[in-house]
Amino acid sequence: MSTRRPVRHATTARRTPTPELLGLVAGRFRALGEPARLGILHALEDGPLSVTALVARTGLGQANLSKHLQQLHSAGFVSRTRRGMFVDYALADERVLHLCELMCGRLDDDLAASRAVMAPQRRSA
Amino acid sequence: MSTRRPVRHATTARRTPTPELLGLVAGRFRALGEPARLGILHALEDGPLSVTALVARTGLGQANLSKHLQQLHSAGFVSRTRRGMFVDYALADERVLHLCELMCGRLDDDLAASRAVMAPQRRSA
DNA sequence: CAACCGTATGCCGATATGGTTATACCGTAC
DNA sequence: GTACGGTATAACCATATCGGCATACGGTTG
Repeated sequence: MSTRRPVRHATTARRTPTPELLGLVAGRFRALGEPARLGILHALEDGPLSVTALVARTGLGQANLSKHLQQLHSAGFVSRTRRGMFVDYALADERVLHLCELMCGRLDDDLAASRAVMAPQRRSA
Repeated sequence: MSTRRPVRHATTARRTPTPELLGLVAGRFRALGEPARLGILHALEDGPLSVTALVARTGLGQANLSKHLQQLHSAGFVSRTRRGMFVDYALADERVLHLCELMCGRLDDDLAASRAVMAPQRRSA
């Protein structure tokens, strides 16, 4: 259960990553590089939801949503479980949230920095 | 200078991120969602490099590389510094490496998992 | 069985993106 | 000043992606 894990992994050696590995990693990042998909992940933070529930929660069209879910699933960010006629999607694990938090941290810093540049001597506005 | 920082930030509140925020975060992830750009970041791990040096290091075309660098710079992942006729690019900070490490960790786990599914009872092949 | 509901998929148009070529920009050196 | 090297930008093409519509698939209910 520990989220404490070594940062260096077996197939992820430090030396010159192969083009295939770069492609795989890039594909993962690209799966997160879409506002709609980030919104889906956010909606799933509170627990699993069916496609219909996600339609209501995110405002996306059903077909569109289904395709985004497919991509998130292929990238390993969400799991799918049949429940009767429904299909529940859930966050595969919490690491994706960690990724988003890190990215948001960067964003905050940059926004603060650009704010400081835009108005170096003003108070807040 | 500390890389130790709280995970929750001012403008990154937990409640229903605005579409603008989702777009900003997605843009950051998308900047990493390209093998060529990941290769550039990897090349910069050992220190700053000029565009010409990066051309040699990555094998990308000069114009193409310049555009990728522009995107990485806009996303805040690299810094640019003029040095005579050259322009040196460098990793803006180490957090981007942390992001890649996290993503590679996920990837490793998933590859191991799929390997286990493909050959549940075989030794290694 | 048929009817129905939830989900996935195929097709389409609009738009975005990556890569190449040619060229403009900006320093430096002569 | 001109000539030249390094970098950025513009124009272009090919391809990928998103979103919507229609429809097919799968499971449930009667």
